[in-house]
Amino acid sequence: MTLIKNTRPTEGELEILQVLWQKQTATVRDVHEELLKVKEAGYTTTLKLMQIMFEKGLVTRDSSSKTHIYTPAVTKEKTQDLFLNRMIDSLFAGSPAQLVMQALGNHKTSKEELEEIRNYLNSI
Amino acid sequence: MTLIKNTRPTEGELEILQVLWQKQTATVRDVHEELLKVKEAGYTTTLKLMQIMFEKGLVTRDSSSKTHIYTPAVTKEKTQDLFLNRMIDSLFAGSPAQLVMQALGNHKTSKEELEEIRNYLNSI
DNA sequence: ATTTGAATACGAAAAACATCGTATTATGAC
DNA sequence: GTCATAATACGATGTTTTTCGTATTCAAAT
Repeated sequence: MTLIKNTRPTEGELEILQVLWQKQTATVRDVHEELLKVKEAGYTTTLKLMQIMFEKGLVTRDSSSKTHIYTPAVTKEKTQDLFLNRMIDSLFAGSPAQLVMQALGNHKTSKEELEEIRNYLNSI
Repeated sequence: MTLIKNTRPTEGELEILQVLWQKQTATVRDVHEELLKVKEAGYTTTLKLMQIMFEKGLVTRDSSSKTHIYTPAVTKEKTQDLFLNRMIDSLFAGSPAQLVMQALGNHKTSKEELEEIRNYLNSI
């Protein structure tokens, strides 16, 4: 029986997850190349990080061929929730509504987006 | 001359800020006692953290008497924005609306709160 | 004035993360 | 088969954050 520590992805791990969520499937090199568009990093740094993520269960990999193929093992939605919950707890007195209003208030959101949210609200 | 790095409060610093935001003014002991309700911690740990926060400019303190009196130097709102922005960038493709909908979707929000948000939306 | 208790200052260890260099191994081209 | 290339494994180092022990200082009580 494996004990799954509910590990929060770190900063660096999140960056990698984003790439994986987008591509669904990728090699270390794929991910690394994507990261390079956004920041400096050595190849082995990315590799090491992905190995650690594998150990933590954040990704799975097919190692049947030399070049391993990685896929995310956590969904974007679950991860978003993880961080949202943490943030709501630690910064918004446990109230999602407060977070929502603060988010709407300070980031100029377009009319279209506001409309979208309104619709969404009505659908609940 | 002190260079002010725009330091994001760390996890531990956030916990302390929360207490300070609530109390507005507090000694290390006050904060520490509050923290104990929520987690284990040694007194000097809290002290050290608050000293570091002072150096970083996250809090100010009145050290005219032996027992220093601390106050937050960053507002809750600014800090919320800091984290919201970071999160929107790193997990919600830069779209506040996505964050909002995800937050509404997965945390059951009460009718009253939904109504409040609706009103807020209309006021924009 | 002395003692005692609580507060600060400071340094250093421990833990978590990030980064990278080097060694090894597999695979495809020749 | 040999060689060159690219991938993985692994260990070491550096940084940041957390934690705590110890020394020092101040002030109140006696």
